[in-house]
Amino acid sequence: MGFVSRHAQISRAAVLGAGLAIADEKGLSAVTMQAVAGRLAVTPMALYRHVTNKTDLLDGLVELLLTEFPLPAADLPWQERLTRLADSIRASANGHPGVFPLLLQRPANTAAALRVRDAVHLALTDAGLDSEHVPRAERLLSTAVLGFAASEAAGRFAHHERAVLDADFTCLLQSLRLLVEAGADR
Amino acid sequence: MGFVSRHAQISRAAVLGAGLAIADEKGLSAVTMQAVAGRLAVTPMALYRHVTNKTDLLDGLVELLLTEFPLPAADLPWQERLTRLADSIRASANGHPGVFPLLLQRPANTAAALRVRDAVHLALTDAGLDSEHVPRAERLLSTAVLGFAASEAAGRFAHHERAVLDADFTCLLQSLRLLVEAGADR
DNA sequence: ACCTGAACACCGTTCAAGT
DNA sequence: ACCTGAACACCGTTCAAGT
Repeated sequence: MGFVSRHAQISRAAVLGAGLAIADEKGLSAVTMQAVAGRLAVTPMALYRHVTNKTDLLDGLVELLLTEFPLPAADLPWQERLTRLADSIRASANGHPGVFPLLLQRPANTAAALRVRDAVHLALTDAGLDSEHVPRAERLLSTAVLGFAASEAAGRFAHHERAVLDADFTCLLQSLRLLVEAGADR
Repeated sequence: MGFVSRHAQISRAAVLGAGLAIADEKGLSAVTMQAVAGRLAVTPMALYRHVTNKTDLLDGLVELLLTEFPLPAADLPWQERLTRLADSIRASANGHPGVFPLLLQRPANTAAALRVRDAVHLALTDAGLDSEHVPRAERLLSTAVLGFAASEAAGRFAHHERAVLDADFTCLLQSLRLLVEAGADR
């Protein structure tokens, strides 16, 4: 780990891995083509073989965040599934505070986003929501969780204690569960 | 409008105004010190007399967005006040999609943010919420509205029709109202 | 096919100098 | 007090060239 082979072996995964490591260590602004290349012991121009440009690189980092956690087992109760998913997303945000805020600025229909979305759709269906109401519920629920996680990661609540934010998040999840149950009864 | 006086008259307000105009016209990435200076018919270095650096300039733009709309009259019913506030914030997001997403990445305790926060606090108090529950409710409520508005502004839902997003927002506000009322009954 | 070297048009920011 | 000119250390990206 951190060791770089002599005759640089490069790949898209290696480029994204280096980019994520730099973002985690020094923040998003430190993720430059030159810094990523340097960490791979390669010239900046070498990156363009594996990434079409810097935006593509950042898109790749966001996709990485959305795929690093496992989806909850489908045989768990739906409440449990949604809670674990939300916890995973928050953990991902706090683990990668430099990159996570980008999530709110990209289309919600990328491959990695669909993976999560489908899991939420399934949980909401199992909760008893009409299929016509599921997509909207998923959008609002995901946006609430993402908005909180991104705010926390970006330091919007940096002036609050960690315990306060933990309680905030618990309260958020409980409220969302209540709303889903209310929607299912209708 | 757009006319620039001969012997450049510069001020912080002028700098922020030029920055916001550029962001609205060409996106956040077009907001460079050189572009802002150019619009004011001035050298880039002249800006540093009115803004400590680029971060300070961007902070100023965010503050601008949060102060451009009026707070709802205090004699309106609390539901009406929260709805109008949310509508104003969403309008600000859609009017300044380049800058708005930055809002989620800055501390929530700036002067302009406090102005809005206090209005929400008052509305929640008038709704009958215990004073000890008001701050958390404000945080979650604001984060939900900001998260939705930022997502929409950044194009996260760009693949959905406008009417769908309007209905999403209506649904979000109704859900939040229900939660506040449930919290007040407890 | 993959990487390099040299180059280009930009960035934000400094410093000393003008008025 | 406020603005300018020149300069610096960086950016992302191109193109032709090497292997």
